[in-house]
Amino acid sequence: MKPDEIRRFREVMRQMQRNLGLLSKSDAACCGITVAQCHALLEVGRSGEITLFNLASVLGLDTSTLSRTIEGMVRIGLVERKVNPRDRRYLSITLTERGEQVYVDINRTFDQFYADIFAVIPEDKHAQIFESLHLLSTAMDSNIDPNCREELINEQPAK
Amino acid sequence: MKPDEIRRFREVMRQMQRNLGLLSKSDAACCGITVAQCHALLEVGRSGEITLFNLASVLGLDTSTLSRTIEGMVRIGLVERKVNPRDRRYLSITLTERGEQVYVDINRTFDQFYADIFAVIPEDKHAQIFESLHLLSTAMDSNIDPNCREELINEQPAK
DNA sequence: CTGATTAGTTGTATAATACAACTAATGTAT
DNA sequence: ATACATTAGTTGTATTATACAACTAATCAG
Repeated sequence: MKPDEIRRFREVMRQMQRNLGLLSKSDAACCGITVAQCHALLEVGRSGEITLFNLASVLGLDTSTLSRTIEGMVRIGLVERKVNPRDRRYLSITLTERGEQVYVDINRTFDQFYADIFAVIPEDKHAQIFESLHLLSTAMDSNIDPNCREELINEQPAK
Repeated sequence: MKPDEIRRFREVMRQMQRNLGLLSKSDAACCGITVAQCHALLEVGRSGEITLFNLASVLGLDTSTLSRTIEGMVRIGLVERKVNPRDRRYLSITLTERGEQVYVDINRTFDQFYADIFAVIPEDKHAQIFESLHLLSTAMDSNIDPNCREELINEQPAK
């Protein structure tokens, strides 16, 4: 791996990250919900039923953040939130009928997005791309750990 | 591309997007700056000199957002902001010495991150991954509303 | 010269987020 | 079984990131 290859690769990843952000944003906007709600919705839909704590874990967010996101979704009628009678600490979060509708809709849009993308890529590359992303994603998962060196900047006297 | 393949692919992309977000965050935190500052810093460093307007275009952000981000960076001594005497509407944004230091440092960290990732991937897959990501990124670019990109950038020496 | 365009700033609003302090429920150990 | 610990979730508070609209100042075009 040569340095300039890494740089080019970083550039591609950065661009892709930006594109993925735009995708979420426009998809959510299309359905009249926020990006955070969109992500939560997809996860609740996928699980069928999930606790707030688990949802926060899956999304990598604090429970306080999720609590408020879900509050908003309850208010606009996307999900239902009820206490689990077996252990009254847990919430059971599920999609309402309307939530289900939006879920299906967003899923369709995302699927279409990727279908469109692969439509403009030669078919004989598809398997390779699939494998590559899988390798990359797996490698990343095992490499993410925030070990900091806290030296560089703290507070610079404003000139 | 079969529906369930697309779903799995989406899942991988989502995970990667999350990992990339974490990466930016921990890198920025390590250097005592915010994520927005980190991205701006990388872009200013890459260009050497850039106007606020062009920087906003490259990053896909509103100039008001960038104006405040740069304000913060000036305050902590990362960049310098001076009026272009040839056209006094333009700012010329450049790295300070300290900004240069942090720029080099962040670049090193990002490079290392990707080097580490590729280190755990069989070498004979590297070229394939490069090609795949390139294909994917290009396909995405042409599928995303090409609202804010290259055509707005007129005058900067690179690197 | 006047009106239009352009770069940047400021006012305001909102989304997304974390951390800390809290409540309520449940588990555990003496 | 009582007291302490742990867990799920909420609320208070603060910060970051962001956009849009209204504005100023500079420059361009007719």
